[in-house]
Amino acid sequence: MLVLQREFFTRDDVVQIARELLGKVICTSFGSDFTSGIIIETEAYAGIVDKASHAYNNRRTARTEVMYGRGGHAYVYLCYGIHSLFNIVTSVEDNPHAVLIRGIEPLMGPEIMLMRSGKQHLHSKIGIGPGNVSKLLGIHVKHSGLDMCNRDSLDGIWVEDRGLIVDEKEIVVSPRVGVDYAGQDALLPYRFQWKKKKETT
DNA sequence: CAGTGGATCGTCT
DNA sequence: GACGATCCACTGG
Repeated sequence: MLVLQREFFTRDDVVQIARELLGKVICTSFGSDFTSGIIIETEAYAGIVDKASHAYNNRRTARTEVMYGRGGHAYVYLCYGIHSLFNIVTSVEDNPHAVLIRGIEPLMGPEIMLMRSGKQHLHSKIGIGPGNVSKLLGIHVKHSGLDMCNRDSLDGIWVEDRGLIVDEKEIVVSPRVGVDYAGQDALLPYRFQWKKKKETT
């Protein structure tokens, strides 16, 4: 098992990183609560030239400031007043790229996830949707700015490579969700989903 | 099933 | 003062 290091996130190609994050394992440790899940859906947000990005046109505010930092930090923001959406900042300082984590398959800490979600069972779609991802993993806007490569507080968020193999043919590429305002950029193929083939037994 | 609308609040204009 | 990188319950067919 290998915790993804800074070098993974500071690369320049955010679309490639979004693709490579499929099959990796996102882990959180808050207090005594440890949970993790396999990343099965991501979206790339390609910085100041991407109309769908919060950092489009080099817009720099208190909220988006963490995206301008080094890759490997968490960018979490509030959406629709309800949902904390979790992104991983990529690329180098002053190049505000990010990958939105849109779906996980629960791995560790199922009881904790049930508590957080208020659900009775971990049905198959429980981890689909960026709002649900944060809910299951316990990620909150207050965690925005956390370093995912060097723990800088008791709270921890990191990504592990557990050697899961994602076949290229199992990756579904499509336009991003909910970014109609982005004009032509809404059509970019920046959404990646890992759809495992059924075992042929 | 598909379609619709309410929840709810930080952020930016 | 408007609105969103969403979710879910509820409706009707």
